[in-house]
Amino acid sequence: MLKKPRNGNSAQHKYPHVGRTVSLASLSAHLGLSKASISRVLNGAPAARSIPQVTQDRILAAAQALNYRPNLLARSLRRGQSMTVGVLVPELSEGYATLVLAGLEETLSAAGYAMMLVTHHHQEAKLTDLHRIVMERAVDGIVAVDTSLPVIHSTPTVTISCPDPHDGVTNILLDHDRAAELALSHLYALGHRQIAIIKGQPFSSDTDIRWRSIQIAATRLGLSLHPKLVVQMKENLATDEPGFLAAQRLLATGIAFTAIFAFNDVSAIGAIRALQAARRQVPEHVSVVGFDDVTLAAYHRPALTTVRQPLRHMGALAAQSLLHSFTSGGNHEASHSVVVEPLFVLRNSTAQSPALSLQC
Amino acid sequence: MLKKPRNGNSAQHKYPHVGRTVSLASLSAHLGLSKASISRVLNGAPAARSIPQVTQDRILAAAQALNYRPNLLARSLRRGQSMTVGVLVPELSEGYATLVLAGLEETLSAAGYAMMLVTHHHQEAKLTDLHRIVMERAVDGIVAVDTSLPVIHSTPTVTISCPDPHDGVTNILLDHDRAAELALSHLYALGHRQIAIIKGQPFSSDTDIRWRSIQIAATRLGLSLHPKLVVQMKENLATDEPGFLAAQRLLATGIAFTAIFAFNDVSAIGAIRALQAARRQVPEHVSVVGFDDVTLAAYHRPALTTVRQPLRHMGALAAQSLLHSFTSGGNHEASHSVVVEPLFVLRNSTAQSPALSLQC
DNA sequence: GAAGTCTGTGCAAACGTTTGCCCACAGGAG
DNA sequence: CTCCTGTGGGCAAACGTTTGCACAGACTTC
Repeated sequence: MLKKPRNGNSAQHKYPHVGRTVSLASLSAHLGLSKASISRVLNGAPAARSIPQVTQDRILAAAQALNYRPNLLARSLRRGQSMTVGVLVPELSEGYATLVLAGLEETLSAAGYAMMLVTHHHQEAKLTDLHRIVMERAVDGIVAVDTSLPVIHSTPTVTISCPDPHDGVTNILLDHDRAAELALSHLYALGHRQIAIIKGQPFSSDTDIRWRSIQIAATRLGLSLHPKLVVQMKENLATDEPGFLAAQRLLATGIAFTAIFAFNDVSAIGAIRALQAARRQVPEHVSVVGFDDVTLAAYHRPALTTVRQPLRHMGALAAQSLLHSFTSGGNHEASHSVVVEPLFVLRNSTAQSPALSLQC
Repeated sequence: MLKKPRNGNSAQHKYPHVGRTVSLASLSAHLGLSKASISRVLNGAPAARSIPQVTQDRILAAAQALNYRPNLLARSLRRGQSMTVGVLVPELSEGYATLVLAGLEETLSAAGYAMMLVTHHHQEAKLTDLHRIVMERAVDGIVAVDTSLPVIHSTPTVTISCPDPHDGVTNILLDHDRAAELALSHLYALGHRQIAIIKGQPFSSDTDIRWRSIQIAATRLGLSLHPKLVVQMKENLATDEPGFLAAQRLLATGIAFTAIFAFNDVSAIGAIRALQAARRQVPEHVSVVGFDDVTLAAYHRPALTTVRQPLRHMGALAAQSLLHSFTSGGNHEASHSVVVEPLFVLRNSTAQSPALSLQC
């Protein structure tokens, strides 16, 4: 950011043209017109209609020639909107957040908005801190991804996969009931009856709702989930280690199971690693279903059978919703939910239950 | 962003406390002190020393009670610095950009800076456009990742993997000579003599320098690269398709080769897909070396032998360099380069040349 | 000829901070 | 008594825009 030298500053004539910000005032002096007229013309304000074309051309030419750039800080301050939205994200890891961001970015930048990005690593302290930072920067809106917000300010907000929806903020979320049903009924159809579940970490926003959906789907299928075959990941790591450890705990129970439904693709990969280390082949001995369908899933061997979450689309929807609330003047409708549908992706990490062939 | 209702607006007493921005003026009215004193105390300005402790406490308490938040737009406008850096990135895809961003974010946010993120998809028009947008937002600095900048403004800038370094901007880049040597000498030691090369797309900033380094390394090893076994990717896609197509072109030449050195991991994966489709096994028939060591590389089967680029670290270095140039007052030293070292990662996509065993 | 409507433009306030400078007063030194 | 040095704090300008209002002249309408 360039700063025009203070008046008393002698640097002014030492470097006559360096650091010279060209502002409306410069243009005004140069053209002999008022800042007001120039601003109006440059912004195509309605009041500029009464300014003759020749003058308008003169202004535009001068702006071009002097390479005038409006200072968006000043504009934002005056207009009361900054054309910027703050994006809160747990971390910049592979897959999840990245895809959502891509969807957000596309839609927002097409509408002329810029993104201010902050991460909080699921740490409560950082979260309130960063939320404050975003607020102070006077963003026009906030998108919180996979984050449970401590408190909602009056800034328009939309959340993605938020576990505890707040009043007046629209929440984009997956149809978890359908997702669980897709995964479990697939395993059921393959003859699996002893299915283990790897739950997400306590801090992950999808954990609870996904687990509820799994229970519902299991009940509908007449499938009983052995309590000891339901383990939860604890570690706050962006690697496959939590899944690896969870699967090890499953194996340590000594209870037989022929399939695992993992919380996400990365933990599914960790689980497969643990199974292979214990000499159980996937999918021959144990089937594994992942979640999300991040890029990794397709390239892993065995390629992961998984439930795709349309992350990019969810980002785009969030952006649209936010943009809509800008134009519609922030009508505080009650908490609104947008539900998106999952897609089942069949690959090679699932197969017929070995228990089934034994029965034959 | 909240806007205080205009004076003539009757909404003011309709909603007495909603939309009320608490500013220095509010505090001033509330405390009976001037905005100046309040500002000085709140900022711990040196001039605040002469203000008695009891008054200071009163001010701090009031700020707390009324939940005062400084408006960073106003502050930035006045101070001439926005505590924000703009980050230009080709796209938000898996791997490359994400890891760099993570490194940037960590260092910048620790120093109190926020990131403004924009993508340009390697499109020239968008690039100048977005560069302009970033400039207008009065960022204190710019980080351009894998981007060839059309023109440098006076804003402090640091580039990561920039092909054409500009004066006065420090460029963080990989030691490509070393990287090429690591990969090629590994293949050479395994007995490979007919090595095919998949070059990067023309728009990718590392393409040329990497290719030069490969030639140097090949010469040093006494290895001759068959011109027809050097193909270049063209497609602007974030998938493995460009690598797939490139490998198909290699196969179509009919010229024998026992190894491929790919431009990056994703294209290596695409190449492996093409080889397998043509009934050539990896690594038994053909060895493949990737580049970057994105997360994908470790999970792919066969796991990729690759050259790791310390992307996260490069991001952190860029941030540090930028922060340094802020404090040291932007001394325009000549174009400065920071070179980081690659790390060879041996996995399962490379093996002894089949030509070698034939010779035995 | 008076009244109204355009046309073309400028003044100045406002957005919320920060900061250079000034002032008033109290107390001590000379 | 005068001079000087803190102490405690306020005034107002400045950052660069945007915009409500005013205004002067020209032209039309009655």
